[in-house]
Formats: sequence, structure tokens, C-alpha cells
Amino acid sequence: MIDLKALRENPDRYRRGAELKRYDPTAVDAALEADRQRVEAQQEHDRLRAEQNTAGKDVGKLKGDEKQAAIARLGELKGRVKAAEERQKQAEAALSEAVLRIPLPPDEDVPVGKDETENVILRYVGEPRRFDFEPKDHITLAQALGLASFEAGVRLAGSRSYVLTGAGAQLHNAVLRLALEMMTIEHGFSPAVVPVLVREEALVGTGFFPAGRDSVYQVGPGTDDLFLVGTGEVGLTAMHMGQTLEGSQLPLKYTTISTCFRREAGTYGKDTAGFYRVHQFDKCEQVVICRNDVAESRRWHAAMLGYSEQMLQKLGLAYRVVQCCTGDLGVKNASMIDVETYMPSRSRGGDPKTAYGETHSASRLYDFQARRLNLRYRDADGKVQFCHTLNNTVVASPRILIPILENYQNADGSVTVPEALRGYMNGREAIRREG
RNA sequence: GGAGGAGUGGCAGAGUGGUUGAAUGCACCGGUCUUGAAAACCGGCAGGCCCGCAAGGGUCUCAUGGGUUCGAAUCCCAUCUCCUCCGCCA
Repeated sequence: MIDLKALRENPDRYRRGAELKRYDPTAVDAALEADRQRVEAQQEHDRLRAEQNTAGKDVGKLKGDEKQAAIARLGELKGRVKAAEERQKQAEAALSEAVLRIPLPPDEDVPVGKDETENVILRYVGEPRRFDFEPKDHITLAQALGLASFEAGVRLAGSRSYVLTGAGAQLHNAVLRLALEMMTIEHGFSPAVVPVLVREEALVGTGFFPAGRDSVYQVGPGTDDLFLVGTGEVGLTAMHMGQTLEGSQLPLKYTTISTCFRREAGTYGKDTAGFYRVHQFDKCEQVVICRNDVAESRRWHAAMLGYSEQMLQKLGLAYRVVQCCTGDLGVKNASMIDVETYMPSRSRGGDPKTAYGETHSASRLYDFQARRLNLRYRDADGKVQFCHTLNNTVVASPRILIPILENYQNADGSVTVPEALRGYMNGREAIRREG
């Protein structure tokens, strides 16, 4: 949520921000108008209430007929107070609804662009694999090596589903364990196990609702009213909602492996086969909750991006780092940097530069989530302030299995196990066709 | 799933319809005393919103949302959370 005071002082900044992000800028004017109405409604309500309160105090002191007369007089006021209160509540609801829809303006240094085609590639890291044979795509490899069954997935859960089998499941677990250990042991993040089935508040608080409602599965509408999260970020960030932390506790650094659920509404026909776009996957996520300091947020953003890059380097995969342009940002981030990993099968027209698929996304959100979550801390001066939050992928599987399988495949159809994963797979060096 | 009990300020804990935004204690902050500290004593100590240059004033908040009433922390209903017992279960 954006700061209402800041909105009043500089609405143009938010209008411009919404335009850059390709969100509806009229939400700003709707909020300002709702705010005006709210103030008006509150003044009316306060005035009537004050009248009622002062007169009401006297009633207690009066006796007999005088008291009855006073009560009768106040009876008339009652209705008007109630109506004014109702108007104020409606105005407040309209205001918060409008404010929740206003995006956090992108940072100045985020390149302006309409959509992901205008993202800016910051750098390429690692050499894309060159093949002296005709490489197979991950679907062919997975099926040939018995790593997954897409048929079984569909039988169980419909399209965009899969079952990981044998070495496929091992590889999946190995990657996640490597990621978790890197974050906890090397970088001192606290491991957590968080709910993936959460209340609406957690999703509103983290900024996924109301805008992203369509992409989230709801469980038991009317009975349980819970939602399946699309990322561990929700649990890691919202677990402190409503709390006032001590400044000395910050920064909080969390990591989790959690299952993620995505409806993928509006992506019909896109990446329908294989591991790329699925309804359920597992992800090792990293979240930092730090002090309200832009420089510190930026430092963490860079550090967290570094951890993701380190993960890909451990896996020996080539990737590129992409600064998302304004039009590719969501409501909640001030800046977002994606990492795209080299996936040979995604090349178009054989051009390796086109063969990169998103595997990581690092977001800097400043106090946008913290305001919605009412997540604060007491600083050294005793002043209570909103925290800053950031999040990034460490690794998500099975999507990461795409580059692993495709880049580590051999001419004989086998796949070499990346060295960093062997320790999690009984030292296994290669995956071959069984029998 | 069944039966009960409970949710008050940072914490503990009074308060069951009328100057109660809330006693008291602890914690915390400032001061007196002291060489210093402790103790003792004095004072301060919730937040949001609105009006105001300010001083200050108004209003809302006693888990949350409704309701009853001239008036609610106090009564009623729903929801959430916690506790106890029974049942079921990994």
C-alpha cells in the first residue's frame, strides 16, 4: 500500500507511476476523491457524535421528568448519528479499496518500457552449451530417461501437471536441498516452514490481492475461505503481519522450500507442455525484512540477486540478468530484476540469444508490503516505522530441471548430473536409460 | 466433531450499562537524592483519523464485525484466536 499522505502531497508521482507500470492511473483520482468524501463524512460524524456525547453525559446526572425529556431529545439524534457513521464507513471502504489498487511507483532508474519485450539485458554470464549432435528438449529427455510422466500428471490433475519419477524426483529434491543449504549455511538465512494455505489477509498484505486474485486457487469458498499461495514469499513475509519488531532484530533473513500453486489463468496455449509453466511446483525462496532505508533495500536487492547467480553458477548453467522495465513490473515492486537461464529448446530460429527462460525474479518493494501488512519496527530513537521487504527466488523446480536436462545431455541420450548435485544423489554421476 | 472457559494499554491485572481511554503494579523515560549505582521520592508514558501555524480541540479504538440502548470495555449475535475435557486421527 502506498502512503496516503504522500499521495495527497504528490498525486502526479503516483499517476505517472501507474502509467509507467501500465496500470490504471485513474485509481489515483478515485482515491483522492474517496479521500475528500471520507474527510467530509468524518467531520459530519465527529460533529454529531460530539453533540451526542456531551448531551449523553448529562443524562446520567438528571432525574425524573428532566431525564425523560433529555432521553427523548437524544432519541432523535440517534438516527442522524447512525446515518453519518454509515456514510463514514462507506467512504473509508471506498478509500481503502482505491488505495489498494494504486501501484508503488517504479524507481527512477528502472527503464521505461511497455512490456517484457522492452526489458534491458544487463549481462550474460556463462557460455551457452554448443552441441555437436542434435540436442533433445527436456520433455523428450525426461520421458526417455523415466524422469517424469506427464500422462500420469494429467490423469491425476489435468493439464499443466506432471509426476516426477525416479531420478527426476531425486534431481528435483537435490536442487532444492542445495539451494536451502546454500542460503542457510553460506548466507545465514533462517530456514522456515510456512503455510501454503493462507488467509486472504496474507495475500492482501503481501500485495497479491486484489489485483492477482484470478491467479490464485481458493479453497472452500464459504466454508474455509483459504487460499493456496503462489510463492513462499507470502508466508515468509506475512508471518510478521501486525507486529512491531525491535530494530535490533533487523534484518530478518528467511528462506523456505515450499510448494507453490498457480492457476495460470490467461496463459492458455502458452508453454502448455513440459515443466515450464505448471500449476504446482516447489521453490526455495529468500526474503529479507530490513529497516526503512532505501540504500539498505538496494544493497539487499543486489546481494539477493548475487545469491541466485551463485546458485546457477554452482549448477554450471549459463544465464543472463535482466532489468525489468516499468511495464513489466507488478503493483508491488519498485524494481525487479529477473534471471533467465539458458534453455536450448526455447531458442527461436536457432538463435541462442532467444533461448533464455525466466528462472528467478528479485523484487525490491520498500514499505509497500509492510504498510499493507502493518509490519513495523521500533528504530533506535524509539520511533515506529514500516519495514522494507524484498524477495527473490533461490531456485524453483521443476522449471530449473529444463536447463539442467537440456544443457547436461550427452550424445548417447544420457544426462550428466551436475557436480554440485551429486552429493544429494548418492554420488550419482549420470542418468541413463534404464535396462 | 461434542462440552465448557477466556480474549482489556509493552507486560501483569482491575473494571458487568452513565465524567473509564480505562484503577493498580511492573517495565520504560525524565528529575530529586548519591562520589557513582541501587533504593526511595516526584513527574511522564497507547495509537489512528479530522480541524488548527501552534497551543489545543474533536472523534474512533478494551480480539474483529454486527446488534440492543439516549448512552456499551460492560448486555445480545456472528467470526477469529487461545485454554480445558471428551471423541476421532497422522
